[in-house]
Amino acid sequence: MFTFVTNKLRMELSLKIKMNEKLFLRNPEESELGRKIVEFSIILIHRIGFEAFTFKKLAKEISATEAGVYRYFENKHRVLIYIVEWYWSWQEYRLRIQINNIKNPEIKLKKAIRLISTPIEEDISTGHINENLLYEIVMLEGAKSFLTKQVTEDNKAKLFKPYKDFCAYVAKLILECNPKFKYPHSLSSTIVEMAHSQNFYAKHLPSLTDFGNTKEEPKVASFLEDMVFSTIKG
Amino acid sequence: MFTFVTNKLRMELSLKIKMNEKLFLRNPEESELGRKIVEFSIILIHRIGFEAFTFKKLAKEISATEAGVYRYFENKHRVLIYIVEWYWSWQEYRLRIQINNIKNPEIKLKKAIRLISTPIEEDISTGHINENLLYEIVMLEGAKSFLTKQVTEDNKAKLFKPYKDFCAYVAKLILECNPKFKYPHSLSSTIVEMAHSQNFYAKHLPSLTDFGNTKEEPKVASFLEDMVFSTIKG
DNA sequence: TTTAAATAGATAGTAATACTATCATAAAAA
DNA sequence: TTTTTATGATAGTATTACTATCTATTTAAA
Repeated sequence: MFTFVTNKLRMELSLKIKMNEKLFLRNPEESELGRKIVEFSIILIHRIGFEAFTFKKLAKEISATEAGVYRYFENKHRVLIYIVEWYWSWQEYRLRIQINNIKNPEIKLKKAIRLISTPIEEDISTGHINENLLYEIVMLEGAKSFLTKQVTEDNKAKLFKPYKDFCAYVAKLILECNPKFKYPHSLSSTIVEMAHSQNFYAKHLPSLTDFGNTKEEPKVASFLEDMVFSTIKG
Repeated sequence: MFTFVTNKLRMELSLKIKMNEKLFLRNPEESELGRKIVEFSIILIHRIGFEAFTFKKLAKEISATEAGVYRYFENKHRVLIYIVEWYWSWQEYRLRIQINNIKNPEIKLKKAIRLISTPIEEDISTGHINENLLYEIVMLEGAKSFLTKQVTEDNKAKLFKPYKDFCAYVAKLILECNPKFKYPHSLSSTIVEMAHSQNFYAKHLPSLTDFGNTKEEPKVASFLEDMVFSTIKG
């Protein structure tokens, strides 16, 4: 699922995430053009939004041809699923590292909540993928990957596996805290979705939240923590 | 905000909801063509999904011209906001009726949760609008009304007022139950969003929930109730 | 009652989108 | 060295997302 690749020139370790092959026509990780398509899809979707994003604009951005992009991805919706699901694989990987060696299930769950509800501010960049931009894309466009008429079909093709795996992992952490809790999966998907939604609201529809824009005010993580631990304790 | 109109022929009372004038170019409530546009937008979006929905297809469906539809709405995104916000006005109206005369704040909040998390099964139809289809549209397409790059602009034009008012009303009910609760708005938007999302997951991505498809199994409402009352009690 | 205004239909047209197809060339693998 | 594979270059099509114009009809005002 996760592999490490050493960059020969700079001797950095870079993370390689194996993506579902049904997501693409040609694996974008295996060529310069493919990597550029992913890299600049993220930049361009972040800049102009998914609706305005087209393969023609992307091709122009990377000095390639539209036909060239179509050789990698069937359509822009597949690109969206690709990058969003990459994000969830990456987050699961980060989470597993963070809670490695921790025994206390409550601390583990808290770390999980912090991880997904804290917008990425430091300049992280795994290879060609900019995770800072990716966080904002998941916030604004993430839900569009499954809110479609083809959701059942896409789900059968296992396109959402990383997202569902992430939620299942959090559900497991919830059950570790209280094995008798009745709704681990629903609570898990609630916090995973709300981590991003509440940050989106805070930024764009602040009256839907209790968070100000200043750094001192209560954070999404605190709200979700309170909610989760009250709920699982009953 | 809400007015009643008597249909002269059938002597039924039908609800008229006053919509923000910035949402349309010509008020669709004031003409036969306008009402047909709204009625069949709901039917068509429900049938083929918002992405595939076009004004040309809509015009064909109602034997009108594409140009005719453009005289009412700037674009299909405005139509989506129109019907989704109509839904929230309608739900606030239903909620106010349902909890009218009830004193106990917890019962009021429970009624609110039931209202939004129970898919509409009975054959309700206010005038030309089919609320059963509308519930499903809000579930699948609702979030797309604000998950755009223009969210700030649209919000300034008060296009999302009914949605925000509904959430504010639920937040008030939460505060009535516990005036000291720290996150009434975030909890409110969480349950309002999750009421629809969890029903969507149950239908299309069941592993994200703990609900089966059978009628006997636990319901979204029960999960949200447990979560809300645990949370506000701390 | 005449006149003017508003509404809708019919039709045409345009730029952009979302693709598919073909051919040539360069680079990499057999 | 031959063959495969990847990319570029170019063209073309149906659909989308509009805008514009002209006419017929209905409604409201003078």
